[in-house]
Amino acid sequence: MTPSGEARRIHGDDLQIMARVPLFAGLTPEALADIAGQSQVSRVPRGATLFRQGDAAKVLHVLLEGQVALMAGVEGGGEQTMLEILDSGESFIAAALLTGKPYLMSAMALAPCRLMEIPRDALLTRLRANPDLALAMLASLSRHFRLLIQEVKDLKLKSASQRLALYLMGLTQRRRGSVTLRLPHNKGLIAARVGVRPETLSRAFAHLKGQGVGVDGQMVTIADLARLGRYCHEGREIV
Amino acid sequence: MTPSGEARRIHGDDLQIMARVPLFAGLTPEALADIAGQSQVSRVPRGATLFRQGDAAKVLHVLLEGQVALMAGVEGGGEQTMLEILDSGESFIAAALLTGKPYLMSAMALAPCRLMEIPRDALLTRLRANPDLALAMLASLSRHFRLLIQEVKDLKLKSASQRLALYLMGLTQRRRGSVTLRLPHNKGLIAARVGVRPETLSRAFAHLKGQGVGVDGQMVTIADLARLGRYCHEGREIV
DNA sequence: TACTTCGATTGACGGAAGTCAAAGTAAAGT
DNA sequence: ACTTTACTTTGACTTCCGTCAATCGAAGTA
Repeated sequence: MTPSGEARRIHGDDLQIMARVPLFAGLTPEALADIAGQSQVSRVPRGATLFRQGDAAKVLHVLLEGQVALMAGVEGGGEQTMLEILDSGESFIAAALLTGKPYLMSAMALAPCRLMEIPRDALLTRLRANPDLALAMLASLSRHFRLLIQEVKDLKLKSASQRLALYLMGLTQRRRGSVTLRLPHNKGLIAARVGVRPETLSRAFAHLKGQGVGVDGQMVTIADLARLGRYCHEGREIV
Repeated sequence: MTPSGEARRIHGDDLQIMARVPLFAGLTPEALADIAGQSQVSRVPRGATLFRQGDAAKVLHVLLEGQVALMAGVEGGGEQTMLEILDSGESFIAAALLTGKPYLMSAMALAPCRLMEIPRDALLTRLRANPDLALAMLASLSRHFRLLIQEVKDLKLKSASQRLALYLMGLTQRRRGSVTLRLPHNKGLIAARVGVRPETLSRAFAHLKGQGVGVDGQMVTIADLARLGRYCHEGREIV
């Protein structure tokens, strides 16, 4: 803890968080402080929109605290899908920033959030100067890329119930035995995440009863994780 | 043309191609030659598999000549989707290479190909040493990332006919008036690309007749590109 | 307690796309 | 030319999921 006033102390905590963000992994404390010095920290309430699909990307957001959903939809209509949920300590995806093109998604705060905003120019300058940062960003982008590839594959090749099962398995580290876990969102959001309507989610949960999945409100019990994992990777025919 | 033997002349041509690959955009001729010097050039016949989903990524492929499909499927079964088609002068996606994890897709040569293979270590070394290369790779990855985002959105929000229309519009630069174009693949491959079965593709083509799209073998005529574009962006209800 | 509201579930129905099977067509080999 | 093969289309049927509507329950409010 630095011998300083309130504003700096908060900044010190933020550096702690930054250091754990994969995007900044391996950076020296000086490099972290340098970037932080160029950035602003802002707070937004639950439900706020950080940016909208079509906006120009001017800053890279880093989620210090809170939770954000990345949504996309057809321009006119209300039809929307959720593409990703970001949690504390994750950076937003820099693709729009790096291509200089408008966002393809909108970002909505699912909880009160504290965000670091790194200006585009500052980031690009430091990417050029600091190979470690560039490599870390390549790694981060690659990781998200692979998540997205997996998402496309799942959308094309798996049923709604299988995608739900995959989502549930993603909520725990364990791969065997049984678990009880709490759903991190209401079911409407989970439905959007899985890529189905809320009604279909209900039916998918009912369907998964046959695979040892029980639901009671927010609580979900999985009797046999290994079995559910097998179910996820079955071809479509064997339901 | 350099005053040299056969092997070197081919290499000189390859440098020309490399210079046009987006991934290497802006690199100095020296940097290009440096990378080329570390790499091998290989040829594969049509139908060959370059790597399989699950393989470890040891080299970055750059497609000097030919065409490659990136496919993914469920492990056991034969169900497959195509995620992307790469053409001459495009680099493969470095995500697997950079994360050090196995490929999520398989690569199949759709035509006889000539490929440059850049070893992983050589690439990583140069990424660290050359910020321009790192930035170019970030840009390339970002571009592919955004294509993929768009793909997820289309899969979730558009009908099969709309996705086919989008695919057709992607085959031409023009956005208005009428065009006649030749399909670059057989319809089975196009079906996989659009994300439907061949039977459904036939029906989607039949459906698009109502939007001024005519098909005769490999030749497709679009009477009014602007109209087809509007059709692509309609909400689902207005079909 | 009663009332409203929102989220979640259930049922009935329809439509889009997959599946299976067959026929038609084009391309390639002999 | 004829056969063989692969590709494409068409038809009948099924399945999954979305839509619409009604119901139910929980949380908050008057």
